[in-house]
Amino acid sequence: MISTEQLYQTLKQHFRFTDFRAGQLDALTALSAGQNTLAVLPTGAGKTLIYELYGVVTQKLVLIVSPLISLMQDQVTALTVKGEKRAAALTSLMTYSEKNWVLRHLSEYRFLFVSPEMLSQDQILSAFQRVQIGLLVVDEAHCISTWGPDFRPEYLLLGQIRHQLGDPLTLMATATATQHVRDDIKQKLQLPQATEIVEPVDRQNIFLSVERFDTQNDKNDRLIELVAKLKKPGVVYFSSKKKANEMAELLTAKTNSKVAAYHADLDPETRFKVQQQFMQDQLDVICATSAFGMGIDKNNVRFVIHYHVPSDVESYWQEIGRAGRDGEQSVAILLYQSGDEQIAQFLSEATIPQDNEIHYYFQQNAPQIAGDEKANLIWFYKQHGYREDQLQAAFAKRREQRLLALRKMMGYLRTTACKRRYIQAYFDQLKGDDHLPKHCCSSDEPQPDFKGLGLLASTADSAAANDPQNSNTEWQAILTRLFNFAGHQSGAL
DNA sequence: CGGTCTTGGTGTACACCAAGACCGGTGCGGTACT
Repeated sequence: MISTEQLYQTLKQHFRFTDFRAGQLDALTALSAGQNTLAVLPTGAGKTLIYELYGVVTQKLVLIVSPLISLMQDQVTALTVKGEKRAAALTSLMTYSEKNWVLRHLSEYRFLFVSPEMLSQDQILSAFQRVQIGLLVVDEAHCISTWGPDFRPEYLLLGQIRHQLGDPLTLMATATATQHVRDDIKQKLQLPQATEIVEPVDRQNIFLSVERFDTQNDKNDRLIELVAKLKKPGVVYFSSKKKANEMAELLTAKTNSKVAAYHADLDPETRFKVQQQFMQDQLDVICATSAFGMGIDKNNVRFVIHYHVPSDVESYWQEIGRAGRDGEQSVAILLYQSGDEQIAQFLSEATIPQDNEIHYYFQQNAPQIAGDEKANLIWFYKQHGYREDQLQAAFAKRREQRLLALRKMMGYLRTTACKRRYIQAYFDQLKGDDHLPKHCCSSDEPQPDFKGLGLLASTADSAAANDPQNSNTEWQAILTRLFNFAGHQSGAL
């Protein structure tokens, strides 16, 4: 049992903060009392501090299950910068000998990051079984629910793995989860009694807007107009890599903004570079697919525009939640053309196998058919004791749930009542009218006053002027040379 | 699903149109290939 004084003392001495953010102390208090905890906290440094502080206070090994290698690397770097040398990520990017070295010295580490796939491997798991784990963290825990069933099934093994690790104290952390998703996470991790710490999800500083279009051309024109006039930086989300590329090109041609595309087809180097440039305000706008987001902690994003309809409200909320982290007025605009929901429907059903596919692959005894995701998925379930009819029933249910989720998303588009209240209700956090911001959503203000909201780009703020590639580096150099030659001081600029 | 592109047949020599194919996101790890 750790006292509240001890927690505050470490917060001050080690982290140099005077106070906890909402939910952090509650989560730490629950963990200190030995309670497994599900923490739903708004994004930011909030969640990492919880397990970091727990590791520092208890001096025990913290094992963090994380969905992305890039996320693990970011965290390890952040810890290393803070002087914590006993942090590492165990990933496929390591050589065989590096991996072995870490596995043989597990007890010397304080923070270890690992993917569910890595942790599912026998040698890795048995290595962890030989050490005592002070805290098991499932970071981005909603992935259990959203990715587990049909995309990254190893997420479904975490409950069993947790038992095999000796039922260590567990923290499940995520930024967005409905009661349904929270129940699902707890059920799949076999921790139905876990303490829930849930902070409100509403973001009052984000104006919510939906616009409808009859043709794609009209939508494109509006996107160009919005990107040209809105205060940057901003993100535009697409459901297609091709469209993200196309529009990045079009926006570059038609606006003064610096725009780049971001999706899974980029080579890792470019992908990293684009992200870095955006983080450092060298890019104004990112045209992204859902690949862009997790682990992005940029506080001055002014707009998030959706060119396509996301397949559920959670995804939408998570994506627009990347706007206005600094608390300043921001805007989320969904550009809808009737029929767009079919892409969403296709995508949310695409990874769910049909009965005939399940039947077909169940006859096969070949484990890995290269590149055939569905074959691998069904093989995974078969290996873990599912019968054909059970699997068909499970996927039928899944399909039904995905369809319902899309219907709720469409409800957000269609509602002529307050969009914010629709979201609040969706997350079971409905509040009174007095809790709505003055400028709330397009149901009240179909033509939002972007100027009044302070969201118009001024000339000085505009992309080209802010672009270090052009003005600060290239132009600055040219002007400096000219003025030096003319005998002026650079101050004259 | 539905828009867009490709293919193939028609009837008559280069264009036209209908039927059919294709597209549409997220990542881990390790193994089998070039």
